[in-house]
Amino acid sequence: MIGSLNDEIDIFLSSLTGLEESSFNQIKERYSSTVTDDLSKGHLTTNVCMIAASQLKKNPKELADKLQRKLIDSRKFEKVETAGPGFINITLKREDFISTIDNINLQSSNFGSSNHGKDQSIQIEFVSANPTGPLHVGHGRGAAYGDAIGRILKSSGYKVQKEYYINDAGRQIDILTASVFIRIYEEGLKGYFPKNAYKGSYISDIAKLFKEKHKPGNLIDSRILIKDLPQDEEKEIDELILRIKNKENKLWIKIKSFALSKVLQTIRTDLENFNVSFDNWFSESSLGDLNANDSKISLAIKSLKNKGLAYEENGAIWLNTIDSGDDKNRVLIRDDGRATYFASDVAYHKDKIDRGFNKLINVWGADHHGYIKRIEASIKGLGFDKEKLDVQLVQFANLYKDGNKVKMSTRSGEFFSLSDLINEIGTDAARFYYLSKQADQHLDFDLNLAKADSKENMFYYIQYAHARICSLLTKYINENSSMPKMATAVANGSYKNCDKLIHEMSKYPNVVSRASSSLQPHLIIFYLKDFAHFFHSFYNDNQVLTESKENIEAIIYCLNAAKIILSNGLGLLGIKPIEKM
RNA sequence: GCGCCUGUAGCUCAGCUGGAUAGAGCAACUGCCUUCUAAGCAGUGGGUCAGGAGUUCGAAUCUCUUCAGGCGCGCCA
Repeated sequence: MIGSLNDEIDIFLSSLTGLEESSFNQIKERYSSTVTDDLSKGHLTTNVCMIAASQLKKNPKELADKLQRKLIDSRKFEKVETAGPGFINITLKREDFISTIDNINLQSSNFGSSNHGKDQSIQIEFVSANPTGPLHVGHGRGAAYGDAIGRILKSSGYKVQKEYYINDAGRQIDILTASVFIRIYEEGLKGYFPKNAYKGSYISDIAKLFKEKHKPGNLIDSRILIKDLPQDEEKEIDELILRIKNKENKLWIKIKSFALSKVLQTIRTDLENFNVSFDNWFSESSLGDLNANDSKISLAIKSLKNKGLAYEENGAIWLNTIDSGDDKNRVLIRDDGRATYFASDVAYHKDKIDRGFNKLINVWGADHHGYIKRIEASIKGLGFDKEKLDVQLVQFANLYKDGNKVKMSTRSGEFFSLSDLINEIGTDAARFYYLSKQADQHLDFDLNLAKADSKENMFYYIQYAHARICSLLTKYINENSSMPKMATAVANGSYKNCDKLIHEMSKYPNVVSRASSSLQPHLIIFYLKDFAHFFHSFYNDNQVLTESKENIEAIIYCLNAAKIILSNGLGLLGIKPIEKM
């Protein structure tokens, strides 16, 4: 119905004298017709007169009066009123007003989806946690967010690919391998354990599995490996890694791939349990080696060199990122010939762009924001539009249990893992709380609240509405064997108690489209909370099943639509609606 | 020092490309279960939207500035 209103408005605009085409287009661009906040303002409202007035330097109220007359003459609406500083409020004809519930019931699980992103492909890269241990609570937020915007964009018609970037080529993996190595040989090494190695119990588990499967023999000389290691904890572990690689190279490679696959398996399982799926897992190591001339990483750097953006200084290769707004240039290849993490990332982003996506979304932890400029610079340097890349920052979540902050650190092994969280409150409640606040804001995740039985707990408040509807529908079906096909009593206006609910439902498509264009799933959560409130209020005021047969039929038809709204909204967040509680 | 983010009720937060009297939950106080799920509903009180200036018919929203808080600034990943 908004489309039909806008058509009338456009006709009105083009009938205005003294309106140039450029300002006509500007007005068209800027004005908006929306569903009103509440029924006291009618069903639809438009601010076009205020927008047009500022362009034309005319009185908005006079314009509104003119438009009002036009709209009344069109006979398309029940009532047209001017209000406030120049709003036009529209009351729809009854049949148009209730068309919303017909649409919802008809489109069912497709209601709210659109083809806004038709023929556009978006790639979302998220989580991408280093494969050095299980996912912790901090990763959960990025996982929930990336997955949710994936679902939302998909429902808006975009072709979406979700990707996990596996950092399997850096020093962190060496430390992981060394940690497992030490655990395998801990007896021979008399309990020695480097200060900077991973201490989590999963390391010992992996070591144990390795021993069972590969039955490794004794080391050639275990003591020499740990003799006179440097005191400094960073140097100690680096030296240890070097020694193991030299002395036990075959074993090293074997343990490395074993540990990596075990950790990745854990991560995949955690994500699966969290209802997060990826379409593609991309390994950093697949970018190849700097020594190979045709590897992706070599080619990317060569391309930057050819463009004169990468240069040599002090024995290292640098990328000029200052010209793109960074505060200093960055090293791609160290003076000892090893590539930096940044170099891999440049090659990785080149690869992603080469794959032909219209847009790339990176979901990063907020601590990486200093990194955005240089990655944009590299994209620009490679000859791509930096607008193609959209970095969404996700702030860390602090976890509170019984009023105390829960500490997190992968290194020390003292952390609350994502799977702990899932065990504690369940996948759906966890996803819900992660998404309940704008992603780039700090989130205090209160475990006690997430389990609470009160309205403060939005998750159950919304689910409760769904469960209550399901219960009513079940009762209805048991007595009538089939669902009603229309809402006659609501349509002819003899029963109006559902009107608020219907009006609220008509806002849903707009909410989804806003969530989609702003990449903010929390908008859906807050809408659902408001919607649940409208339902609970209705439920308290109306003893549904004691109404007349005709009214019951109409109400059930409306409530089925309400159920679809709740279920679709939760679905976009990757949450299953609860049928009974 | 530079960069990014934030400041809305006692607390936790919503607030749409600027729009109509600034919203919700919690906490406080009042009511509502012999009837479909009380994890619910209805009501009362509570605000200089951090301060100041500007743009505008109109500012919590945009711009500038001051103050306060958080984070980031490696040839780490």
